[in-house]
Amino acid sequence: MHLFWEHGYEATSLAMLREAMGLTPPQIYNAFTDKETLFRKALTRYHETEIGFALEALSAPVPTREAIRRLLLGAAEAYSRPGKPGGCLFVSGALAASPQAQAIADELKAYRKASEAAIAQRLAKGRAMGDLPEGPSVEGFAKYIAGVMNGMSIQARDGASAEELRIMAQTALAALPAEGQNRGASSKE
Amino acid sequence: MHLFWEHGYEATSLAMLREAMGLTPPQIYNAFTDKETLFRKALTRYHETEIGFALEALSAPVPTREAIRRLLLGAAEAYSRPGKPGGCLFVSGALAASPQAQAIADELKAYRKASEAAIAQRLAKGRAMGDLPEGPSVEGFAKYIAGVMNGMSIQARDGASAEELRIMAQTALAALPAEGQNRGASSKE
DNA sequence: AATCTTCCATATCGATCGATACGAAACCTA
DNA sequence: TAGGTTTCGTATCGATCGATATGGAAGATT
Repeated sequence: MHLFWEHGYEATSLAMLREAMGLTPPQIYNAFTDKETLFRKALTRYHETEIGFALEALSAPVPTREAIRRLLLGAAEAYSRPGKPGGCLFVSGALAASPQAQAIADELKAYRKASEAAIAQRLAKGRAMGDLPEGPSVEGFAKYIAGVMNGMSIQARDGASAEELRIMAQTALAALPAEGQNRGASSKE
Repeated sequence: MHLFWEHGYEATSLAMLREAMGLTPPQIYNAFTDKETLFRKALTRYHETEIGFALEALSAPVPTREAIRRLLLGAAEAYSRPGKPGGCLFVSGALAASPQAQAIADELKAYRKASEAAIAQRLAKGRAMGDLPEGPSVEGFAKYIAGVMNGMSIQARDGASAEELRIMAQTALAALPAEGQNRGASSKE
């Protein structure tokens, strides 16, 4: 998982995986069928072990803005954990891919879209509760939040520290209207 | 350039380049030395032809916030041009790379860092002129702006429309204090 | 017109990719 | 303990990677 996280799907060779896992090629293929299946296993594991902060933040019984704050700060921490590759596997795994790896790229894109959809769902709940008073549509906000997280992933990969990512998260949060507060009706920037 | 932009450095094979350019392998190597040099030529061309909006926005004689607004909206447009690959070549070119392509990945990272530095320089000028009153440090703001642009690049690659990217840009802009206006001294979010 | 030089596309290079066939070692059964 | 079976690591598979050697056509020179 760490290798795929660090180098992406295609750039991670079986030789690297073999050395890292201490397995011979037949052992790898007996256990994981092929490279693509192995990558999907790594994706599942990543989802289960590394980004629990997201589900926690979005399902916590707190105001919407606080939920988003936890989401962004959780990302800042998760994307810069010592001993782990920087950024998010869903982004690093295969942003650009060869035609042969299109299926993998599409699957990662689906993960990113699912993350955005989860954010949108939480925002919609907030809006229904009068918790997210103004500004763009729920989808627009969700795309912004998801986009900022993707951007944090790249910044992390470029060496940004946890503290720098936290600052970025807090700055991003300032774009969301504070609770019960009106941001001023600048309908068009 | 479009092929590298779409598939990234490593996933773009010489066979694809050969077909796209209508050249035979020796012609390619006579003209560009090797694949790495060809990619660097494409990078230079991209820098000259596709992202002029950035320099324009940052050097325009306008208030700081307006400069950043033009930068973000310019990115929204540049990252979703019809007939062009989505996103930014500096991001798509090689986010994750094999050890053999580390030099290319490092060069792209340098381009991204240079963009962030250019933003920081513009913000520093603004702050010196009293044009960017409050909030995080200039470096923190710059990392946020650059990060948002990187995030927009990924959203564009995931199919976001120009309009959706514009909304994201405007939402991101809301994180910057309006001119001469105080955002309220919430020192710690 | 005959020869020579220049140029260029095809065919192929060694290396590496993901994936597997095969032979040896270990283990269980009789 | 001998035989049969299973397991597992090495050696190698065909395909493709980036890069280049070679044979033949085109044009210049004598």
